[in-house]
Amino acid sequence: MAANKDKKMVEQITSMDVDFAQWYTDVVKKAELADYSGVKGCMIIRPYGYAIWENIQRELDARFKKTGHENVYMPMFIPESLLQKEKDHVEGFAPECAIVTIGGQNKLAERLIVRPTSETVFCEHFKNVIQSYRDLPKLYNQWVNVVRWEKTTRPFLRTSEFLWQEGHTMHETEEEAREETLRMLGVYEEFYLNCLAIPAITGRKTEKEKFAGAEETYTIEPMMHNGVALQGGTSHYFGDGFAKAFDITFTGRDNKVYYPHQTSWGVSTRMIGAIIMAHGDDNGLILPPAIAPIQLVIIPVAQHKEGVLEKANELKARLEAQGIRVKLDDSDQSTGWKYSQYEMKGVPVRLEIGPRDIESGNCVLVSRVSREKNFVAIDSVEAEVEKMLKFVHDELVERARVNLAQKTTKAATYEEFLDAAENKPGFIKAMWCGDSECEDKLKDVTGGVKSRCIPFNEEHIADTCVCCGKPAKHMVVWGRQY
RNA sequence: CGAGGUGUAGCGAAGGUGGUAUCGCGCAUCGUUCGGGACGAUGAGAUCGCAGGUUCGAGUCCUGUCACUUCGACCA
Repeated sequence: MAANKDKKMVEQITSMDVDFAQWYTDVVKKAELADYSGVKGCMIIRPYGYAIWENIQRELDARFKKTGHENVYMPMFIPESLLQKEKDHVEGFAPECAIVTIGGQNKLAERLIVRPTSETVFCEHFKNVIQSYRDLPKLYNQWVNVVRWEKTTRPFLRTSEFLWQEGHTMHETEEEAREETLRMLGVYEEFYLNCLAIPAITGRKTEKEKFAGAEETYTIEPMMHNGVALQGGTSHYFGDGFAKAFDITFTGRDNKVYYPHQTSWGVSTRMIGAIIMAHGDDNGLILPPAIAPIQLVIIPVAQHKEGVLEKANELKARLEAQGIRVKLDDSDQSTGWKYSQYEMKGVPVRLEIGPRDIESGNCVLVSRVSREKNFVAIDSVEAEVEKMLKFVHDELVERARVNLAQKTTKAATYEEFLDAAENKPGFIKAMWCGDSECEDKLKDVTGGVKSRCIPFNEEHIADTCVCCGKPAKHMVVWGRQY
């Protein structure tokens, strides 16, 4: 019986080491996060997965409001002519647009693009509501779906339709807009660390990797367990490029006409993929407590015996009073089944309560990260649970830090770079001359290693570009991405 | 878009040479269990991805098509 224990527990989930991609898909399905739909690349986000998204939304939305932003809703259809107003923008998005050509029974006079992002619609609106410097800044955000016709899709990481938030702001001065761009990247960074338990690298995208139409793109790049990067969120400074293309002007304090300066920033349901791949293990998902739909699950043992369910309910009420998200599973599944079930779903802490515990005045607490049983006094359960939730968060951060550090290699020379790209999955820190041809070449010879960003805290690794040997301008973090 | 793989019950699979579909899990009911995915009994559940074709007869052979998936290319 005991000999089969470990084997049985991993039976339904492919081991990460055997096949990481399959492991990921297994976790998505077994943790009941999402299901495939009848439309390619479109997924059904199931209640448990959506609850994670709701928690993410709640946390982020509070941060957006606190920094002065207002939520709005823009239409999902964009007239084709509108999208075409900014040249770089349309070139960037045209290949992946879904287009509506028929309304009801009639062919439309103008085709409608299903929004891949909403800069253009916001701009059209900004043109109407911005007249004076008194109308600035405009600090808008929306929580919506967008569609990008991706060729290769994967649940959460890359789907044809996905949910996200897109912040769009307009400012009187360049300084103010640049400040906003970095402020929101900072919000993302803080959220990743404190809510998702993911310490991530932040920095600036190279010219080649910038958003279509942006002057600067800043990014947050979390690393997954297997060393692959994920573009975890972006914040763009647009300058007045869109404002000029859309003829958005305002009268300044000196009664002269100016173009406002613009930003946009977004994170998506892709973050759920990041949580899975940054924290999960062979037993399934591990959720950071801050966004876990269930922070603690109570498993009653021998629940038919007198007093067990009563005690379990009492504990549930006490913990809920502390603001903890609790589920009591009193279904008639076996306890062993329940243990496995909630481990697959990544519930941070489990509480077991049975006749023996009630007699001794204890209960059993098990964290999803250590999976060791701890006997704690029922009297002090609130404090012990709080402590364990904090432990899970801290442990996840620590593990992710170690993973990031272990899977980051410095390369001073071309040979070192190739060796790292070939043999050491993860990030490579290396110097760069600033020429996009070197980016192309490195990507080519390594089969996919691209520049992630120029981090804010650059290190000096060498004097010359790792690729061409010309004087280096920046240190770049390189890596493969999802 | 290129190369491969897979579509049979909710899930996973078996179904040489054509003869009317089988198993495991899950599900339902009842009983016994309950501290790491319990056990027994009974039962429900499938127009074999879809559309054509060959044939007396197609899950099986042929043609087309769709979806999913892996790896690449592409992608902010």
